[in-house]
Amino acid sequence: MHSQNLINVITDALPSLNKSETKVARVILSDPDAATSSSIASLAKKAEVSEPSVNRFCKRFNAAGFPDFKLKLAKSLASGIRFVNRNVDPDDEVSSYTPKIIDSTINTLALVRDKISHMRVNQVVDKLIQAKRIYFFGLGASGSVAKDAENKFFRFNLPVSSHDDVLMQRMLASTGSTGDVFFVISHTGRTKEVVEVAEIARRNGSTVIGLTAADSPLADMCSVTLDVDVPENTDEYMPMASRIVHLVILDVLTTGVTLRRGPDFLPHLEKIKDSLKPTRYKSES
Amino acid sequence: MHSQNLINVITDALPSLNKSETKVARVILSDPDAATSSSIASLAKKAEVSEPSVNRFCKRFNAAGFPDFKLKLAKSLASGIRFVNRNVDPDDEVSSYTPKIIDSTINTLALVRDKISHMRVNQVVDKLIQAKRIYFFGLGASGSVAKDAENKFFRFNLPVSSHDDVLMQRMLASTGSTGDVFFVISHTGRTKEVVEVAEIARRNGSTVIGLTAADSPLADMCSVTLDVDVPENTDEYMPMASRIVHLVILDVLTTGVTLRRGPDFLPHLEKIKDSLKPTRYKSES
DNA sequence: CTTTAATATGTAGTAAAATTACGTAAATTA
DNA sequence: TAATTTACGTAATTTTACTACATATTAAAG
Repeated sequence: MHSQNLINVITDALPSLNKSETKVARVILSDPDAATSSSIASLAKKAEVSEPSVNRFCKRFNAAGFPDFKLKLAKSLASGIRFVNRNVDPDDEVSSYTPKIIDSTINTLALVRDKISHMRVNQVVDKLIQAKRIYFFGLGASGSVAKDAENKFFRFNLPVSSHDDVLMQRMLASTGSTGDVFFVISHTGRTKEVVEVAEIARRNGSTVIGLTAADSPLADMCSVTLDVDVPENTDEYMPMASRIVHLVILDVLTTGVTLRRGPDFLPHLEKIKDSLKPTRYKSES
Repeated sequence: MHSQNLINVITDALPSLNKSETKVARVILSDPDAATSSSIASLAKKAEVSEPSVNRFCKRFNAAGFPDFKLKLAKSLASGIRFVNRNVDPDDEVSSYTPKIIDSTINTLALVRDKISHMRVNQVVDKLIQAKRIYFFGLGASGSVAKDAENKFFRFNLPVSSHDDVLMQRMLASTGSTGDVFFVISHTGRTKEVVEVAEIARRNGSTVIGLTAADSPLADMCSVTLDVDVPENTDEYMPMASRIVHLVILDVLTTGVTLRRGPDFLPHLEKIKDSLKPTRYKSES
C-alpha cells in the first residue's frame, strides 16, 4: 500500500499544530529537500526550537524518529507530487520542459495508483468478462483511447469495436441489448452527446461502463463507473494527463480480463502475436 | 537534471567491486528498502564486513557518508525502477496487479525521462514548426497514438491528419513533397509496410520523423528519429508500455511547438477550448 | 620464492547525532 | 486563582557514524 505524500500531510495538518511544531513545519516546507539532509540540531536551530521538539514533530507524523522522518520525506520528494513549481514556463528550454511534462504524468499516475477503487475495477472486469459484445465510445481525445481499447480487447476473441462518431454511437446504443457492454470514455463526463448516448444504451437494458470523472452527469448514468480524479489542468502549456490515465486503466482492465480467462487462454494470445511476425523485418540479434 | 537510479548504478558496478564491497552490494540489492532504514552497524553485520567497509562503499558511490547514501537510495526506490519482481502473477488479485501495472508504466516513463535526447526533441520540434502539413502514421496500437497526435496538433491551425490504413499511407507518401512532414510511429520499427512508406515519402523529398526503436530499419529511413528504448515486454500479462511513452513524447513535442509559437498564440488555444463549452453540461461548482 | 609495494579490510577510539528522562513554564479549565 | 493538562526545554544517555591507524591480503618485482 502506498501512503500519501508527506508534504501534503504536513500542509494539511498545519492548522492543528502548536507553536513550536508550526515553526518546524514551516522550516521543512520552505525547503523540504534541505531538510532531508540536515541534522536534527541544525533544523532545530533554524526553526528556533529545541531538538526534542523536532523529534516530537517527527513522531507526530508517524515516524520512528528524526532519521526515519527524513527518509520518508525524501521518498515523498522523489515520488510524489512535486512541491515546487513544476509548471512549464514560457521560457523553458527542452531540457526543462521535457522532464516537467513527464514528471507531471508520473505524478498523476502515482495518484491514480493510490486512489483507484479496486472494487470498482473488479466490478468492471466482471461486466467485461460477461459481455457478448463490447463497444468503446469516446469523442475527441477520448476517441483515440477508445480506439486503443478496441485494439487491446480484440485479442479476447469477442466482437469489439470503437466509435468516435456521435451518430454511429447513437444508433448502436439504441439497437443494443442485454449482453452488450457500452464502455464510454470521457474526461469531463459532461459532454452532452456522450451522456445522451449512455442514457439511450441504458434504457435499452445494456450495461454501460463509464471511464470518467466522479460525480459527473455521465457517471450518474452508468451501471458502473471507474472514476478518476485527475487534477484539473491549470497550466496553459501542460498537456492533459487524463488520456494517459485512461489508457493505463484500460491496461489494468485488459490484464484483469486476461487473468480471469485463466492460463488456457494464453496460447490464443501467442497465436495472435505470431500472426504478426511475417509482417516484420527480422531482428539482427 | 535527474540522476540515474542508484540501484542500477550499483548493479552495473557490481563486477568492478572488491570482496567486501560486493558483499555490501549484495545485501543492499537483495532488499534495498530494508537498507534505507537500517544502521551502518546492522548492515555491516548482515554483509559480514566491518562498519568502515560499508562507509567506504557509500563514498565510492558519491555519497557523503552512510546517511547520505541511505537518502539517495530511498529517493531511488521511490521514483525509479522497482527492483523486486513487479511482474504480474497468474494468481494476483486486483489489489496487486493494479499497482504493478501502473508502477511499471511509471518506471518506464522515468527511464525515458532520463534517457531521452533533448537535442533530438529540439530537432523534431524544428521540423514540426517548419511543416506546411503533417501526417501521422501508425498501424495497430500505434494507430491510436497517431490519432491522438492528430487531435493535439489540430490546435496549431495547420493541416494535420492521421492514418492507420496502409494503402492510404502509401498514396499520401507518394504524393508528398517538400514542406510535408510524415510522422511515423512504430513500436518495433520493423513492420515492413511502415518502413516502405517511410522510404517512399523520403524519396519524394518529404521530411520523415520517426518515433520508434533505435537501430531499427525504420529509424535508418527517417530524417530524424526520436528513439525510445522501452524495455521489451517479457511478461505475458504485462501490457505494452510503448504506446504510453509515445503519447507522452507527443505531449512533449506539442508543448515544444506551443512554446516556439510564442505567447501570441495562446489566445488561439483559448478560442478552441471555448468552442467546446456549449457541448457540455455546466459544472455545479 | 622472497621481498616490496599497493590495496583491502578491520579495530578501536572519537566525534556527532538522536533519544530519553525529567523538570519547568504556559495554557486551559474548573 | 488553583488545579490540571499540555507544551517545551535542559541535560544526560545512548546510539550512530566517522577517522586514524594497524594488520592482512594481494599483486608485482627482483
